[in-house]
Amino acid sequence: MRYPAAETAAKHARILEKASRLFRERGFSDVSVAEIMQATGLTHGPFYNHFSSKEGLMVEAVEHASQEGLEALEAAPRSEKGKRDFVSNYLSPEHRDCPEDGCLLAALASEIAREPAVRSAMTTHVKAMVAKMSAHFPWKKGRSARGEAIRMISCSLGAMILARAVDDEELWKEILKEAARQ
Amino acid sequence: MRYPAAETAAKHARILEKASRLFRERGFSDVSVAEIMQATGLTHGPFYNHFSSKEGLMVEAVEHASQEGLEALEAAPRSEKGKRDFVSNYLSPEHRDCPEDGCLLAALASEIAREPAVRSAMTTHVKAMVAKMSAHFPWKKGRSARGEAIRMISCSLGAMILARAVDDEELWKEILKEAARQ
DNA sequence: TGTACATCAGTGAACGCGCGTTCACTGATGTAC
DNA sequence: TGTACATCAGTGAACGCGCGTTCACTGATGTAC
Repeated sequence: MRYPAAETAAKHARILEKASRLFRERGFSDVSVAEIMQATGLTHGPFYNHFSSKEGLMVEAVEHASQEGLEALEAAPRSEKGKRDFVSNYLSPEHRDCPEDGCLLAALASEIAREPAVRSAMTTHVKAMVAKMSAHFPWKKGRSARGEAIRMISCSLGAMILARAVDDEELWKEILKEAARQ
Repeated sequence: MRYPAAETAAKHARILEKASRLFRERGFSDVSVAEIMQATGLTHGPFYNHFSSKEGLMVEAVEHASQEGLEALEAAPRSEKGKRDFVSNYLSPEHRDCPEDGCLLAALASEIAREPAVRSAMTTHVKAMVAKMSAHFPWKKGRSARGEAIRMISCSLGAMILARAVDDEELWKEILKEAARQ
């Protein structure tokens, strides 16, 4: 049956929202199109009214999560304390335990690298993130702001992935704490 | 037909070797049991003579790669230069482009975190790696060696994952270079 | 040493299953007159 | 404003496919006598 035009756009956004969370929680390949559609309250058929393929959805989900990530950065105070809080929020136990609400790259790292279309969207995101972060926060004089931002992102991302790859609470808390110390 | 006893152990090792490389190259879920067995020159049937399940193979593959990684660390000179070379070897363009020969965690990060049995094997590996690395290389006085080792591992791991998530050569070379500078 | 038989790794067809994707059909909404 | 019809998002059965896993069978090797 035909639906009001406004609902279609809202549904598209809801599919993206649910997909983006499910993908981060369980990975691209372990979440089926049918499951995503069911989570938005539909059957799997009309998926192809919204997206050309599962890969197409993956790309849009990356762009969606990218937008969220950049907005979170914009919202952080442009100060030394703002920077420290941004990092320690990223390296929090809550972020470790809830990948579905957090950093897409930390949650889907290895799968992103293998899917060319997704990797292309991620490239755009990383470029934006490095550029915005190096302009947003204050950095030590004498070193390039880009270099400092890249090191901060690498260290935080690596620590989160390491912390999630480990099931010993004492160890993962140590990892998050030491990485935040930098 | 029955085969000489020595061949059985050799085949087990060869399956592990091939699986470990294929998993790093394309991920746990994108590599089938049949494909692994074909790569070792067998049909998929006898897989279950060697392993109880695909998950069992994944665990053994992690342990196999762990051993390799720890041996590489042991082989590094116990000096400041040895440490720098170890890191810059990890952060080399060759390592970025050949995940199948390299760090298992960088290649399979997100999938490892989601498979409890695999994560348990990885926990053992990370504990060993942190302990050996903090004892192996010289570290700045006044800071805990464990903390320094954890930061070095996090930063290198994060940079490699970031570099692989990006398809722009200039950008990923910048990421590897800046991460090595720390 | 020679023979008869048990062993068991390898073979390859088959299993049930869930996947991404397609498609004929439905029927409330929007539009033309 | 009222009526007739075209639109198109949603439905749900169906498709081909590849997966992990099982299993009856094969036959060279190892072993008992």
